Amino acid sequence: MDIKQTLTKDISSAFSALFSTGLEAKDMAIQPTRREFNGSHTLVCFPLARLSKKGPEQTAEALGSYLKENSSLVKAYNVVKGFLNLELTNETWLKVFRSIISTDDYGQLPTSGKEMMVEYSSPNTNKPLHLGHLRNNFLGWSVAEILQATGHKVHKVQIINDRGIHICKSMVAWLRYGEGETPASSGKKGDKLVGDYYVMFDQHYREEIAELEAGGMKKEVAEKEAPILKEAQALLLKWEQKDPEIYKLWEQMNQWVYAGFEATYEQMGVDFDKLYYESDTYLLGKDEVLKGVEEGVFYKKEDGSVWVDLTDEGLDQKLLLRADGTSVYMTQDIGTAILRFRDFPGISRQIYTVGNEQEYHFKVLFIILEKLGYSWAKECYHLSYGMVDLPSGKMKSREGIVVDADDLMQEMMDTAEEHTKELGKIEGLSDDQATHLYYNLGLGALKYFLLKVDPKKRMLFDPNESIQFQGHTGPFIQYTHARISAILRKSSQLGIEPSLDSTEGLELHPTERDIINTMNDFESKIKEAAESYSPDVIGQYVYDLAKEYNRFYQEVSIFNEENELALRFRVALSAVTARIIKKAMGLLGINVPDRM
RNA sequence: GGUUCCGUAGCUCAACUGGAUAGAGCAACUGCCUUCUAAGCAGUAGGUUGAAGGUUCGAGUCCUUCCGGAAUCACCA
Repeated sequence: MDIKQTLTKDISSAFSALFSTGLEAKDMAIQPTRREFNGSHTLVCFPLARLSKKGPEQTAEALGSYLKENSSLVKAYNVVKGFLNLELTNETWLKVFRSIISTDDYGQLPTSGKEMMVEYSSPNTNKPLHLGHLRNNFLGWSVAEILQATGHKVHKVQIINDRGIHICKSMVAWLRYGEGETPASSGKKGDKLVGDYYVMFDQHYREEIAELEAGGMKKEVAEKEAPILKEAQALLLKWEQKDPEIYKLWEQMNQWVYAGFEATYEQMGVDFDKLYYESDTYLLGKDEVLKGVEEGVFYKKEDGSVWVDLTDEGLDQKLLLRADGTSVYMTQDIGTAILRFRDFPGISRQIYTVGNEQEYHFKVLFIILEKLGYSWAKECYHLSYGMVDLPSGKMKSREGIVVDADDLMQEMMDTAEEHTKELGKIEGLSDDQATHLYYNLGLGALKYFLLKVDPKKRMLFDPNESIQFQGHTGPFIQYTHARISAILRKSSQLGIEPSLDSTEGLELHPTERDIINTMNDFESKIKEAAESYSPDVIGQYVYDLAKEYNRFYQEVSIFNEENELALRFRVALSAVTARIIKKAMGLLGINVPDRM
């Protein structure tokens, strides 16, 4: 049953009975009662005064007294200024709890019939994944899970930016300086190896610019004329012409990167239903752009480059094809979007999980798609999230100021191991179990840290202040689950059934009511998280639930309880709490252990 | 310079979309393990929500101006 809905109905009829005028749900502000007052639900009566033609306090008083007499939910009320605080009956809470416990897979909403696509990750293949990618992957993956929980069919995809000038830079450096190095020959992870050459390219590029400048060339010219850059551009051209040798090298280096990425994804615990490769989609994009030229949507300059004029939309002119005919980022994104809607004609939403530095890009992309006549363009949504900053500012992969994803995950696991051993909690665990636990705790701490913040906001990561395992963290919530698991183990040993066959005369403890109240919010929180694409809503929610459970755990004894009914109820309450924690954390991609 | 976003406790983040005395965690301090896991619980202290105006019963939230910061405006991705 839905408390709020029933309450709304009761208030509405109370209002018309008392003031002989209707009150609609949208005019009612029901909010949680603040901790310092009695009650669980609060009706804000200031806006009602206008309709009741009484003062807010009198209105609240009249409503409260009427509800107490006539609503089956309301046990007591109190009025503080214009706020009507309502206390609900035990039976109401038990009813709510009974309905939750008997709902299979509570937190999974009925199917909506809608189909959506979520893109995330989408790295370039010229450098390894870093902390920013972790936020991206965890966010996109979690949003996909949350959408699934609200009943949508979801496709998780990514576009692998496997072609373009960036990968050519790594290739040039490898050709020049690599001496045939391979992951096998050097023992380096493939993505790391290719990334090293990207950095190397940049170093030599800078050196060449400096040399040219020393020779009297202007900086801007030097930046364009540096031989190593010219080489990279030539390579890109050759690649687009499918030069066999270049193509082979390109495939080779990408394979190294993919192998490296795969290991990283595995560790991150993210997956994809379908991969798109830029090398497969850019030609389609190119065709579309050329078609657009014929239709007069785009225009060609004298040098052969293709542009779109968006000055009518208050934007600029934007390049779609270079003078030498090679594609830019926008070109392939046009192709990719079209291909996706061809592959999945049923999708009603295409979500791009990409950093907010690309807001302009997506604005332009969506306008272009609309100009090209695709009606689904309006279903495209840029899930724009804030950057992860270091104390020194923005991460710069070219300058090596990055937090590497693999390293960070490893550090988290090491820290988890340290903490666990310090606390003496590895007794009775096999090596395998222990390793597994460190993984779950380390990744749990990391994921929770990155997901608990509103995605739209920029966030700070200080590598020197390692991620906590206490307080508002993943491990705190995991710990709560492990605690409950211990209780459930014991209760099953004792043969206690968590049943609710009879709850006659069962008086709930305030902490128990709080827990049920919070449990009752779960599904609306999932909806809220889905509508705003914000896993942090779930993160905050599950933290609150764990916090409330721990309060209960501290104040109320389970196995010393003499009343059989109360004992069984508490075991049941614990079991359901654990279930919700597991489900909610699962939506964030975090595993919860049974012991820790 | 144009556009967009942000500014909340020493630090990292919340605040139910305009509602009560702005909440958590970390750091600091005080209690609580002979009792279901102390990675926990309870408490103390910490704030003129960047500043000034305005809108109204009521503003961290909406409007205006100012200050400070970020992103973007590429034949980069």
